[in-house]
Amino acid sequence: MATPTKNILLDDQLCFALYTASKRFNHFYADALAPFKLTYPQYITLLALWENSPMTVRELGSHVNLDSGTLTPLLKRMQTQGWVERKRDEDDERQVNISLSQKAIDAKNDIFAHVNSCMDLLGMDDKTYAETRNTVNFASDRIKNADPKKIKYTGNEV
Amino acid sequence: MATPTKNILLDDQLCFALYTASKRFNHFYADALAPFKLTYPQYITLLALWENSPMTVRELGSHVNLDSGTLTPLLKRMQTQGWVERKRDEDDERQVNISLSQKAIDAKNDIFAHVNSCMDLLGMDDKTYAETRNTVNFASDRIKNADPKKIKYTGNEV
DNA sequence: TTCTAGTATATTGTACGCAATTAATTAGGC
DNA sequence: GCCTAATTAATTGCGTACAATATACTAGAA
Repeated sequence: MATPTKNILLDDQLCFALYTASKRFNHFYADALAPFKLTYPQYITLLALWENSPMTVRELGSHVNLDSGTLTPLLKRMQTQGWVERKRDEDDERQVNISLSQKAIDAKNDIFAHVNSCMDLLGMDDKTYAETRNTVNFASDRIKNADPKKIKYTGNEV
Repeated sequence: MATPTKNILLDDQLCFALYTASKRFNHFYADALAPFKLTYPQYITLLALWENSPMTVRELGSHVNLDSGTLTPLLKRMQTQGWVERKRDEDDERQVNISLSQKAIDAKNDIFAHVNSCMDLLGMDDKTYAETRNTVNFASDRIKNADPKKIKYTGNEV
């Protein structure tokens, strides 16, 4: 008799817990950022730029973990809304420099204050919040370093 | 002088940790499920159906946390690939019953075996895995129950 | 200098994810 | 039985995500 295969239940899966939590946070931020007409990926793009502006699309992408296929249209929308400016580099015309607009610089404090108020609703103290984040990041590193392409599929063809 | 606003750094954010981990898991499963030509949302749909089939679109959506706007086209693709069958209910024609195809029933064991092999790459023992999942689910519940719409924005207009 | 390999961004195509709307159907009150 | 409210999917529109490809440009080798 063959070795019995370990069962997989949806609600036991770490991936599903992360997938669900991430979507819920997205929804949370959709409401929290509504006064500013920002989406969550747009917000983290601003977070990265508030820490360091200007950046090239590539540098920005390495911070938020998004490639040009996502960032190019996203940044164009943000440019239309007046959050960022896009300027092709004069020395190296392959690069596009993304910088904060005055509107984004001015709004930073109001956005931080409002988002912080919303975050208070979570009812997580700083220690719990940090521990949760560290736990997630620990798992995240493990996932990042695992490469399922190494596992050859030996079952029946589908 | 106004109260200084607490700073928000991208890499300190729990939301960003979850967002990143979720995307990495998506990539992980894209590779793990490649032999079966399944995407991650299609996989969790199968997981739900393996536990309970048939289900209406609504029931299925309540398990995987997706609405008809996502599920209808996803299920049509899965029907085309031969994973599921879609049949409008005879008693209540508003409902569509989704059931596993024979192919999906037959492939279950091979998929579980291969996914389990890939999961071993994470190098997380059962206890660590469960604790991590529980931590994520704890935060997930907090996020679910927080409603930022309750917080009135009092800053400057954007 | 000219060729070539490499780099940076943009584009294309496919698949989600979800709010809002529509269409079809059912069920409850009278 | 008839009207209305509620329910269930499907559709539409917009915004991600990302692999694969295309395009433009740079820099180094011969």
